Amino acid sequence: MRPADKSAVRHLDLFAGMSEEAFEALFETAYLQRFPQGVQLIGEGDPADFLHVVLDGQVELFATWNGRDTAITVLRPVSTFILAAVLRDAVYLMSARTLEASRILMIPAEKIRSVMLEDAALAQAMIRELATCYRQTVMNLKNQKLRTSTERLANYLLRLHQQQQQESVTLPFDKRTLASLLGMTPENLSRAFGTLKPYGVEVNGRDIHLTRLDELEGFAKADPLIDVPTN
Amino acid sequence: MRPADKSAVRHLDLFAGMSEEAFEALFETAYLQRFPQGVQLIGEGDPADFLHVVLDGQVELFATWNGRDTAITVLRPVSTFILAAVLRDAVYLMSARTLEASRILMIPAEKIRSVMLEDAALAQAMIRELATCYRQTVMNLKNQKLRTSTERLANYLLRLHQQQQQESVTLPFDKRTLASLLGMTPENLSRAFGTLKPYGVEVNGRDIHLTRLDELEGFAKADPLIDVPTN
DNA sequence: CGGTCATTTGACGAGCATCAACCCCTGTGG
DNA sequence: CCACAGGGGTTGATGCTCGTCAAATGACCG
Repeated sequence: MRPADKSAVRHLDLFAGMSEEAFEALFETAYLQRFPQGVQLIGEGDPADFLHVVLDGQVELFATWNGRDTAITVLRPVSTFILAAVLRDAVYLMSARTLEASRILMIPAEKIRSVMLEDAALAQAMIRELATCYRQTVMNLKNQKLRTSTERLANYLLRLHQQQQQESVTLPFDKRTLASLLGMTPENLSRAFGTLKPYGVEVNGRDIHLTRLDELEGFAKADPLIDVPTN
Repeated sequence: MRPADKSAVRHLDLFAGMSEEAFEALFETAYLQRFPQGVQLIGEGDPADFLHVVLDGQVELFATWNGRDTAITVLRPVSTFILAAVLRDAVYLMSARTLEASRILMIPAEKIRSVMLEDAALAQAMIRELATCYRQTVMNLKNQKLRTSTERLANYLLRLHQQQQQESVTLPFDKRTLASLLGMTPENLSRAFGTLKPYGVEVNGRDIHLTRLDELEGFAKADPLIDVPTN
């Protein structure tokens, strides 16, 4: 690992509070690796050998059952993934693949668990991270159970708009992935965009113009207890 | 709090490893309270003032949006609820109500946060608890996104059977609540039971006979990465 | 016996998936 | 330079899944 990378990692929320010794112990066995687009990093059911941290790029977490699959979330820098499996020394509940070329930091699971017992600051950071992931998943579940697919799309677009702070928002990945994330088929996503046209949603490939924001907001009924602030 | 109760609480996974002083500090301000059936304990959006622990009875966590509501999970003794909100000093994402008369232990959130900083064993127990809740919610989400309602019902019945270890299983709450938990309407639940009749599911009020277990299993396609072991 | 409530049943329509065809853009190879 | 193949996206036709509304049934309780 290059010094610049190491310094960046050192200042991540998750590791910033650690003692120097604990940090060194954790990182003498860590890998920093580049992956091209479309690589599967981990698979559902595999034992959790490494804690992964996305430093650059985009990673999709997805799950499979009976031939179907669905995206659970998409991670952007800087986020860890599947901390819970690492901490519980269990198997992964989700698979991960890169959506674009990415740099991933990999820390041996065993090392995480042992250092966490020694370093209280790391333990506290883990608690914060876990609690955040947990809450986001609850919001995700509420989104799925309480809203129709078109309502989910409308709220997704509004969140995107809030982050990007422009009149024209750009989808961060292809519509296929977006459909899966929102829990619908690509065909249905197309039609949902059509349904939102009267609310000022104009689609141009990945660029979406939101004229008439207020009307869209009226339709979407955004709720801070469902719509995740991050991502 | 009576001595017997205090001893029971002392031996919960969450508190068993704590030092005597830390435990005392935590409990000098805790309440143990009885609630009748049908009482709303906390509401979505309220600030998290107390960590709640179900010692007896049954508590439903549910969420609301735009006039609709849905059950997220049902807690049985002994479980905490909404630890994440307490730890993050945030608002609750879910509401809670008793499904039957219940005894609930309430610990001031501020106390939890401060003691957790001092007592490493408590911090570690929190990490385990949070990781478990997080993983259960991910499974819940996969269940919703990857399965039809009838598939969810079939798998639910098989899990009940596994826990109760009898030919005839008993639903732990009314069908209305079950329908909400499984993400469907009561009417639809009725029909789903009908659909499962050819697979040996015979309904008699809350008692369900599962003749032809193998056929039901063939339909359900249970998966340890979706079907939560507990509850 | 009458009332209330949970559950069931039927009829209907909305939401959504599936399959197939088509469009458009891009990259490839003759 | 053009023909062609491939992939992402859209559109249309069709039917299953599921929610909604209304009414009936049945069980329990006062």
